[in-house]
Amino acid sequence: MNTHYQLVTNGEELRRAVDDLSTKHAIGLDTETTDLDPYTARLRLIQLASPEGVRIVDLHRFNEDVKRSEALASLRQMLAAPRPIKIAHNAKFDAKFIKHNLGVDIGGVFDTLLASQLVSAGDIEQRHGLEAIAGRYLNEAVDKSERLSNWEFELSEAQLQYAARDAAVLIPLRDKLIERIKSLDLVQCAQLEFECVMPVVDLELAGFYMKKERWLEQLAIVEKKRAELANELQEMLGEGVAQASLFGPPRANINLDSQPQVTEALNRLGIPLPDSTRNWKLQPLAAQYPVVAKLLEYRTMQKALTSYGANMVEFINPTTGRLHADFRQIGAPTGRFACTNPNIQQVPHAVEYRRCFMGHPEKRRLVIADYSQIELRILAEFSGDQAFIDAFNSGADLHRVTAAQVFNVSQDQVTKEQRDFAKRLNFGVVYGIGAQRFSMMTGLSVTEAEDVLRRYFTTYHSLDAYLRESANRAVSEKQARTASGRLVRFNFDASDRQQISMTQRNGKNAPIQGTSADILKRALRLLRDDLRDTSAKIVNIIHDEIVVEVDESEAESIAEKVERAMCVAGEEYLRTVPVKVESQIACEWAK
DNA sequence: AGGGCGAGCCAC
DNA sequence: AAACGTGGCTCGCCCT
Repeated sequence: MNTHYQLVTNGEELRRAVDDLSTKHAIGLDTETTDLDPYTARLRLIQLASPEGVRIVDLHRFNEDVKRSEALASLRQMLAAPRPIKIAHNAKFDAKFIKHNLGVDIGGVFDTLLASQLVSAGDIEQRHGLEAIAGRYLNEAVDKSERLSNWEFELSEAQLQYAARDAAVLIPLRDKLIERIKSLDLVQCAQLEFECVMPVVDLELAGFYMKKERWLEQLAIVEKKRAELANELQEMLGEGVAQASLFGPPRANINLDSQPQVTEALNRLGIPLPDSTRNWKLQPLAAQYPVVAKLLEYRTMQKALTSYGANMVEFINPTTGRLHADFRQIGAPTGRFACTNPNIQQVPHAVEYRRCFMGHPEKRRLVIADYSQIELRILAEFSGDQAFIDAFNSGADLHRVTAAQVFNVSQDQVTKEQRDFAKRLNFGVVYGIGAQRFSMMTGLSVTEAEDVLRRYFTTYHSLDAYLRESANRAVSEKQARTASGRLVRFNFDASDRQQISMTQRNGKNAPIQGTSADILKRALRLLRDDLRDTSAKIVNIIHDEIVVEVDESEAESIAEKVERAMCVAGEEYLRTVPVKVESQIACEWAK
């Protein structure tokens, strides 16, 4: 099927196109670029679709045109305005290129990717490419074969057809998605997601500065340590092996990263192995067998080296010198973000790693703000449990209060061990923990663990009732909702008891985790206004934490703004429980 | 050679 | 009897 399009190659044509498009309620927006990174690739085409047809703006074709700057100004104005609504598939991508090349934010975003993900409600089986959802909602085939073609030079008719079609299909697609969003009662949640697109664009364009030299220094230390450990380990595992060489001690000469080979070597030494060589299973043996302790130490180094090693440096952008990670806005079914290339949501807490992440230039500071126990506060709100709510309202330390109840002592008698115990208990409950797992985690017998949980839920009685109801509803309704109305569906085999219990745990956890994601996204939206015209840039988000880079002179005032916006966002969803945000100003991302 | 998968481990 | 949720990354291993 052919799509009607007009190629826009000069300022006058662009001005006329923008005049016409500005009268529409919603337009399709797509871009074609020479590659994926806005800092190194070039923006070639901007396609703008109305129901009447598609305008393809070829930015390479009217560079010298005298009307160019005037026409581009009107294009910018239209893109920035809330109307017409700009419909794009993965709007983040197009908005990044447009912001970097034209210096303008996209106003009034409708993202068909996010909409489709919301409608599917976390079904990871579903595909959400434009091709897939056009097929699903419109019964139309969209040929993506030109997507990766060369957009540098003279464009073929097939390329222009493809470009036009991609933009045109967005208009009927939005109509179908709106129907589904309304019938599933997802309007508020969709709004939340769409308003989060530009903050994520800014986050990715800003990037996070990682001091390369410092990272490499740290790496060299770990590498040396790892090599030593590997050597010692080969010797220790090699005892009992026939001497391979006339010189030096016998060596195992095995791949230390291979489970089967390590298992075999440990067996040869007569060590009674558990059913796996997982660290936590080996841990109890470490005190008795030095070789096991050595193995665990080696693994720590190996992990540090491979997951947080030289590969990290490869991600530093040659143009900006910073890490521009890829944030997937709906990364998890619960609505949480996921992050890749690299995943800067999982940088180890150890100060050696965190201190490599800094403001840049080095006069800049980091404002590190995180929600205090946000998931437990959400649980308190949802359950309406008075003891839980009181603990938060009184400003008391919840883990201490819990410990006092569980161990039947007064709050000031609670020891550090008891508080840590209560902390693990509180967090376990959020995830729907059972006595079995809890006993394994704490070293208690199952009977003792059951007893502790019983006492816990006697103290927080409504919490028990709420969690049971959540679990049951997940099974009976096969879905759950977060505070923004986000839908999470559960697909499970009702004849499989393991799947049922998993659904029960998911039913307890998903609304809590998902509401936490709602709150963070709302905070990002609020911060977009509050940080405008300041030196502040959000450089990382980690589920309940926001890291902002800012000029030193503004650090204090920005820290206050960030705290306030995060609290306001939280309190939009939590009415009976106070929201607490803790922030600090630092040169490095270490606390 | 390269994809898929599970184990292991990092974050929240 | 009951195995705490969400991700990503890297590795070895197995398959085609």
